[in-house]
Amino acid sequence: MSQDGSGIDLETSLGYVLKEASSALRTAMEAVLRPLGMTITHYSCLELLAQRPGMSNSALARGTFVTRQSMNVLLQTLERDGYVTRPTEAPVGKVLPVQLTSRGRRQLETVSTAVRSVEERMLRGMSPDEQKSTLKALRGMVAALRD
Amino acid sequence: MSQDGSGIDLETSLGYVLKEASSALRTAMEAVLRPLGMTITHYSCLELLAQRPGMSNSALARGTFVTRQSMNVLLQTLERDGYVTRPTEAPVGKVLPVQLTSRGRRQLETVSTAVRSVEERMLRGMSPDEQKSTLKALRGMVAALRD
DNA sequence: CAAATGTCAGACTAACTGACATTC
DNA sequence: CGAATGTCAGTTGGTCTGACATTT
Repeated sequence: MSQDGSGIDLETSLGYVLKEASSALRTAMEAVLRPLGMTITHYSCLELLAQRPGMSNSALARGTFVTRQSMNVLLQTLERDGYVTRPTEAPVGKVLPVQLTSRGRRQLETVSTAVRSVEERMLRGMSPDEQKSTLKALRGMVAALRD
Repeated sequence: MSQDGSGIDLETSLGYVLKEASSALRTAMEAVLRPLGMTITHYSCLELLAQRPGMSNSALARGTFVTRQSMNVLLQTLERDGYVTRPTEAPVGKVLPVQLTSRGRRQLETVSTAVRSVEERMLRGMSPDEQKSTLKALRGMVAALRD
């Protein structure tokens, strides 16, 4: 596992397993997204827009847990790349509803496939039962940490 | 859950659960570490040193999956804060063995407790069986993603 | 020499905070 | 008015690559 022949039993340290799992996941996802020119936040944003077309910048920011300023920058790059569109004028108030373009939908398709490959790698070597409990565990974790 | 009353069933998208789990974990850990003036990489570094005193900069870099340049910067701050020490001259070759100070050990203790609190929050509301399978799942994930 | 190490320097990226105008 | 929104601007923090000297 490690080049210098460690074989440390850090697996016994529960907190450490947490950290490892989190960064292994993140690293793996970043690795498959980078060649597609996207970050995890890009992906989150496209996914949210697919589920709820017309979300505003601020709403997307809340949904992906970044500031509205950061989301604004992100939307500008997505717009530049032709993945989303925003009206030049607000139909009502200041809110500019964001829409996926067909190019954006195709990109999301591609990106989702890439993310799914990470999932497959993660689940490979587990029995169907183990897979089921892993996914259940992930959902439980997310729910428990979101309070 | 969300301020604008979404209640999106993104849980159905498997890839999205992955992303959520990863960032929820990371965010939660960062949140408890920040008040202690530490990042996740700081924590990893201290933990590694506790398990294997005298590791070199380059070895620590490999163990935490960053470059040796990045680890060097990190060690400088840990040294400035009195958590680790390095000899001014290499006892052999260029390798400077890093050691936790007693202050460093105390800090690790504090930090570990904080990380454990995240774990408790994550597992709260699960049955002992579910907890067991969650931790097993995490270990399986890490192992599967590290190829 | 080839490989590994420590370290300085510069660059980049993705997020942040601050500030302001606009709209309901 | 107060709250939310969009956006411009500047800043920070963590990491990276490049380069060089040192040592086995």
